[in-house]
Amino acid sequence: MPQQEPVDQWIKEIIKMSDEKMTEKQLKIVHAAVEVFAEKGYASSSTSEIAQKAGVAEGTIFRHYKTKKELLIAIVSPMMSKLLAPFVLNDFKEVLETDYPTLEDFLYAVAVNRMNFARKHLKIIKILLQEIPFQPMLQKEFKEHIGSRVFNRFTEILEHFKAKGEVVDLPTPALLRFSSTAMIGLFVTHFLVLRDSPWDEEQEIRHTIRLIMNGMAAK
Amino acid sequence: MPQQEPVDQWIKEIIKMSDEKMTEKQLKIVHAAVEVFAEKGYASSSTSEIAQKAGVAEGTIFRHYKTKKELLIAIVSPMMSKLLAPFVLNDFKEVLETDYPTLEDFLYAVAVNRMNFARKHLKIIKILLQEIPFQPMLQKEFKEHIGSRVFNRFTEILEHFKAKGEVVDLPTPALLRFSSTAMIGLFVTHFLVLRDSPWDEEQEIRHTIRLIMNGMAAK
Amino acid sequence: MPQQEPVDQWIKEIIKMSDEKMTEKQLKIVHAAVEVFAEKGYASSSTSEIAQKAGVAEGTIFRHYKTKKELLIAIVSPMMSKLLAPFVLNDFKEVLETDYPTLEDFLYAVAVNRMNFARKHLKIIKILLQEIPFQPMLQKEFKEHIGSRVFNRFTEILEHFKAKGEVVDLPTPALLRFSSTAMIGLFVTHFLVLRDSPWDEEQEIRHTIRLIMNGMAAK
Amino acid sequence: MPQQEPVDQWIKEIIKMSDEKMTEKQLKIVHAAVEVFAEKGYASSSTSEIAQKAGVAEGTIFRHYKTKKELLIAIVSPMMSKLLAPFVLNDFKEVLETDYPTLEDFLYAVAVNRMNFARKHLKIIKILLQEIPFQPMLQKEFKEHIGSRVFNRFTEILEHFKAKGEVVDLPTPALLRFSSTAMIGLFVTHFLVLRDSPWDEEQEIRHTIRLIMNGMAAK
DNA sequence: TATGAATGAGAGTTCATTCAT
DNA sequence: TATGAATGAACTCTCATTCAT
Repeated sequence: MPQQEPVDQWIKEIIKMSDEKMTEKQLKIVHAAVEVFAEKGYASSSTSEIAQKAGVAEGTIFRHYKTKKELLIAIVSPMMSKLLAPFVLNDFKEVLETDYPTLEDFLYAVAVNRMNFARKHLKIIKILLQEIPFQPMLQKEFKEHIGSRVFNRFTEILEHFKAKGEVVDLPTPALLRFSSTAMIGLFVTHFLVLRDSPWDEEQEIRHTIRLIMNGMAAK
Repeated sequence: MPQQEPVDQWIKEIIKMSDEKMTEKQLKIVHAAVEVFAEKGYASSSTSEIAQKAGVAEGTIFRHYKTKKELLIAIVSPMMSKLLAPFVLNDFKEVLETDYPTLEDFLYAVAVNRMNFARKHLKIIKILLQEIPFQPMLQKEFKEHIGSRVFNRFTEILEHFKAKGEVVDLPTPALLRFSSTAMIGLFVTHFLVLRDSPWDEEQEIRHTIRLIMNGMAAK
Repeated sequence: MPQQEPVDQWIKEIIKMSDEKMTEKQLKIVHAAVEVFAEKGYASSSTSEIAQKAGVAEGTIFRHYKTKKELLIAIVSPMMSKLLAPFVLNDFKEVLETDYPTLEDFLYAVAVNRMNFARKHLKIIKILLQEIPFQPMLQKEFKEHIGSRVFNRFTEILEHFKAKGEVVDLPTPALLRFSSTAMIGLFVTHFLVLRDSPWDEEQEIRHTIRLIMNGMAAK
Repeated sequence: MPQQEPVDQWIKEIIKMSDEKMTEKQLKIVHAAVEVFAEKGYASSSTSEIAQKAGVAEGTIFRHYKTKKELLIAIVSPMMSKLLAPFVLNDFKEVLETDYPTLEDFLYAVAVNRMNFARKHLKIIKILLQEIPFQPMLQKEFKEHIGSRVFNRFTEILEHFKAKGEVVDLPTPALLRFSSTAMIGLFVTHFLVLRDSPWDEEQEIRHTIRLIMNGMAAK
């Protein structure tokens, strides 16, 4: 049985939900906006529908967010860092080495943790994915703040295992893309494509990780 | 050296571009619409901008397409079948067996072929991916006409190799998802995420296929 | 039994249908236009719907009628004179005196004749009534060519009977309005309001005429 | 001299103008719409012209009325009930018996009252008449709510007088149509056809009522 | 003569945003 | 702080009319 707790722990320490300081109305606005954005897409959502769903006057939205786009960014931008936060943590590698007997166990713990996180924030993540191509601000944020750090972190780890002779000698970027897209593919197919199909989450994660590990194993 | 020709052949035989019977202006409209939809997203594109870019009166758009949505569907819906057409062909398996010495060669041929296709129709595919979540008609088309047939075809093939003992004994859906998302991940990262990075396509495809094959290989 | 023939006769002599010289397509256009105008009203009808219903290209309509309004006028304007033609005839009074034993018989003959005419051209008459308030050209035509002559003719007749002591001594315009609106009211209620109710036309006309005659009878 | 007051009284008690709760701009919109609809007809009126005439942004119209048609209905639908309200009142017959020495006096009082009402709301009534043929909702309202009740009320009264031997023994529907169309004819010719002619209203009403009474009198 | 693709002005309607209350 | 009436620019779409074929 893999130990889930350590992973959860260091994540919770870092991620502050920052939902504090919001008035009750503001919270209602954000909730309504998430609902509507996720259903219709940002561009096809109207502030009036959001206001109505939030039980708030149209003007109230603009007291809190100068523009509709600012509302979108306020919702979606924190999600990016939260989603990738654990991979950026300084003690990521340390946790890996001290708390988990095998790499597979560690990956399983991380996967379960992120899966639960994604489940909780599914709608916001969907909005995020939808809007990244059209919101330069989000792209910039990803590139500058998060993307590269995650990339570096993973590269580091992969090279560590390559050095140890546990991972096949292919170019690290190829390995990285292979492993991450196979993992992300699992998330996407489950949460976005096959939303209603029943599944045994533990099994599916295990299988995917095994296939990835197998694929990358030094022969 | 893999043989590309046979794959290309049966695809071209099947896919008819059906761009016939279009007036010159209609063609301009479609081209302009693809451009604008891809850049701004369907909902944020205005018919007036499309008309302007096409060098056509706005009314002309609506002579040919009753609504803006109909224009979208007309552009995007044929792409779905064209994109997945080869996987649906009846002689898919036959080609695999007769024309390629190894499975890897076959996969490489298919991958190159689809990659070239995707490169040519990148913008439309991007629009398609963006709009599937919001266009029930596209979802229905995918589910009813194409998705399930592709799924069955792949399942068939994977089980064939499983029976031969060449593929690890994990549940077929897991294998299917793993292999296809790893492959699609290659496409997506190259075409949509890392658009401008230089790369050695042949190499990348080879690596990805090797990692997939390795992952699924019976131990 | 009232004699219908003489009334019919002098009317037919006068009214020329002028549907000659129309090409087949033109006839189809007119028929379709009548249908559409009557159903949706002139302003809400589109030339494209008319063209479609007529099985004709849109441009063809404008070969025959310079504008949509010209089409309307071409349909509706002749109807006005045809509808009121008998009352304008020079030998109207003569027919009355020579061919009918009583005034009531004469009125009955005219009423039946006009009722049959109205039944045949119901839709055009409906269009005419609808458009008179908005088409100055129709108003002008009515005032200048037809209305006043009908008015004079009826005034003449009523004063003739007043002089003979058969009609009550009230102002002729009041008598005229009373008798004509009671008669027109019969038409309108039957054809426009109670379109589908069954009725005994002969009876209804007889009753109405009796009530009018009774109302105007010298005491 | 006929007593006008009682008739006026029970009507005013019933009809509530319900123009309350309207913002100043909304009132301006309604006024402008009545003006434009009456002049050009509903279908030929543009919301932009209405907005301009009302001194209001075009969008403001659609804040208050979701569609142009809703604006029409809001204007025209209450008029129908108000116009026919007195004839539907429960104490209609009572007033007739207690407050007026003769039937003629009563009819005169009602006629004057409705004439004044019509004069005040002439334009709306014109719009109502124009649009009934094209607005199923108005037709339905008329049939279900008002028309049949007025019809029954009048039938009742006419049969009452027939039983008393004061009215000729013809079918009640014929009597009803005769009397009402003669009366309505007076209104229509005065207000809609001969708009600008001078007239002695009291006289004209008296004559018309006398002719109707005369026509229906038992011999 | 007949066609129908093309037009462009203008239609009804939406909507993010402002502002007096 | 919260409201919601008001805005006006921009939207999708319609339509009478033109004109090359």
